[in-house]
Amino acid sequence: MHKQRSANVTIFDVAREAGVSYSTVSRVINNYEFVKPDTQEKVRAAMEKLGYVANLKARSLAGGRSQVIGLLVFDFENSYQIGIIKGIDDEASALGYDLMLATTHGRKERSYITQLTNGLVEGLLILVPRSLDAYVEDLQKQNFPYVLIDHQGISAQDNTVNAANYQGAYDATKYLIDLGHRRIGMIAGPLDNIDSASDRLKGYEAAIADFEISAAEELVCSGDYFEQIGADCMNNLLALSRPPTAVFCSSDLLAIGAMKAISDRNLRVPEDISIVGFDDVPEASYTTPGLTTVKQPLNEIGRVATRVLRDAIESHEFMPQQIVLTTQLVERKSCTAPYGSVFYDAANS
Amino acid sequence: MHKQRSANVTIFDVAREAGVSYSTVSRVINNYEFVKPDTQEKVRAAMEKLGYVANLKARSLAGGRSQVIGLLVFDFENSYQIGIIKGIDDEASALGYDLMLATTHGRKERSYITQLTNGLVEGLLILVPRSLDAYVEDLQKQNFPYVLIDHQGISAQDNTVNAANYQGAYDATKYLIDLGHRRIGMIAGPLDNIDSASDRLKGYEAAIADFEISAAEELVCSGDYFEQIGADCMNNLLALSRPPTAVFCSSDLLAIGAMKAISDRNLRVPEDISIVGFDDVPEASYTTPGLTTVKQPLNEIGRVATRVLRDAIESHEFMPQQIVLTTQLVERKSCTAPYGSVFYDAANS
DNA sequence: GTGAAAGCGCTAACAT
DNA sequence: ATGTTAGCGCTTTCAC
Repeated sequence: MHKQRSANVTIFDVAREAGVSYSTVSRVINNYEFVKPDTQEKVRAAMEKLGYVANLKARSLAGGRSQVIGLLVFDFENSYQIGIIKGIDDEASALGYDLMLATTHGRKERSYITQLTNGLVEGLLILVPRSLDAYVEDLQKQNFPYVLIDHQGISAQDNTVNAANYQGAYDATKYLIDLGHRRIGMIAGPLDNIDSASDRLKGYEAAIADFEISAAEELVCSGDYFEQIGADCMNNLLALSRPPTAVFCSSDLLAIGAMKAISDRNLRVPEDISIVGFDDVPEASYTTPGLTTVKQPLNEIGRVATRVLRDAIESHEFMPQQIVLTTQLVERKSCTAPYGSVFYDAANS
Repeated sequence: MHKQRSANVTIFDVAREAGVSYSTVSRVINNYEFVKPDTQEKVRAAMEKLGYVANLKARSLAGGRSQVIGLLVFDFENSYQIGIIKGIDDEASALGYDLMLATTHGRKERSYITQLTNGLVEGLLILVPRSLDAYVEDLQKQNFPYVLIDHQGISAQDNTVNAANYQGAYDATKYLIDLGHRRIGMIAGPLDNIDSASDRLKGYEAAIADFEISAAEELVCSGDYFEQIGADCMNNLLALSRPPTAVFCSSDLLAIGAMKAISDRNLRVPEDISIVGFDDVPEASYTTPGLTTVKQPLNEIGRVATRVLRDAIESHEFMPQQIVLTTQLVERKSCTAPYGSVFYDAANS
């Protein structure tokens, strides 16, 4: 059965114990400077003795700080998000903030967000890799602090932090070109509504153009970021009269799907087809062969975003920031020169 | 710069708009029964028109419900936790609760927990796979609703939800025995402080005993649940004068590490050594060969735990519950009969 | 049925 | 340097 919870000790109890008024107690809690050291001492002793712990709700209701930030995520399906969340969690904790986790769940987000911003939370980290909903405009109008992660934003007023999607894709493509590949496909991800995917495609296209490699529309395939699409796209590519000898995939999951499709056809990675992924999620090192991929600094993205949000919350002359973090090519075993590929002649004909 | 946030619309604004007192508004918000339908209508219209959203802090300060539950996790290192968290998130959302995410970060947990329980949160889900800290006793003394996930608890007062660790391990071991293995090793995980690990070991030992297989202390190796230990333990097992022909690993990560160690020695899974894991995290299907493993119903664990917590919070005649969810062996490609193994003769000598 | 009034625990002027 | 007072937005008696 539900028994009564023991009564909480309040600021008032502490005040009586210490023999001061409760506003004095509030002052020492908030490190107000002009409190006599003895008094502070007495108050702290009383707090210690009674096991006082502040009531956050009351505190922030009264106009103080709640020290909690909201983290809005779309879902937990994609493990690259986990890396970012971990970074956020670490940094928030280091900065003295708590985290309120909000998953969109496709519900009526707007009033839900309002609820959060309307009290519980001092700022919002938004990790929703798709087109932004109307609530972001609300936030902007209200000057409510927020930062967009893995999203370009809708205006220069937005705080954003992204990986260098364009450059990372460019580097990956150039890496394949340097290896000797001249016919390079791309499995491009969700081009319709996700910035990162189109930026990566642009990087690929730029490298293709810069090095005067033959481009072809048939070499680019798109869909979402997940494994199944990776396999489907790879099958399309393989069905071409001149299949590519290398494929750059816009995510690791896409790459994993592609590798499965290749091995299902009894072809080999990297001998017949070289594969490069994007993200460097943990799964990338479990594949056979290990996946060469463009590493996003997932953890760092989370940490930086959290710091930006903190600044937006706490600083009075804060200017919006758009931050881009560099990526890095991680070489594992999924790429090699094309000369031994069954597709090599066809590719060069 | 930091502009003023626009003022929130309060219950008071709604009252004026609707031409009623604000206590009436509160009544319709809380679905109090004796409010005239017309009045309700007027109030709802006003709320709609003004875009009113309740202020959770104020509401719960005043004695109402906050509808948020806390989720205490140790860290995000292990992806089996992600599956559980996802289940929690889904169910909480379905039940109308929000989630406050708290990572322990090894900080002074006790006062931190107090802070949560002391206001923000109506109940606590605890996913801390190690020895419980003193705060759990505090919770119990205070009759604060909580449920322990993946932990046996310290008394019959605890609510717990666990996978069938003992039975799952027994089944896995029996599966290996049925395949013909007679010398089966175990990489047992963190035996010192984690219930799940010792339960799995007991399941393994029971199967070994039931089928009168030769047991040997040298065949059991322990450490933590992670990949490196898996590799280290496997190397120890391989260095034995009579290595096992099959190894049951207490986690998938351990199994993945073990498989790496095996392939580093140019031995083959499953031909030379069969491997079974535990958890069925996503990584288990990315390995080559695919990992045969004991599937924990991760999602379901999270969902069930959330429902138990809800009951503990909302029901007045709630009795503590200890729930065990069944596991299931997922066959992939990492096991076979031992007869082709280089260790087969040695194992049977 | 509905309004008035008293807090919930705290912060932030305003006094002194 | 510290006490007094008025809320923050809401729920909940207690009246009428």
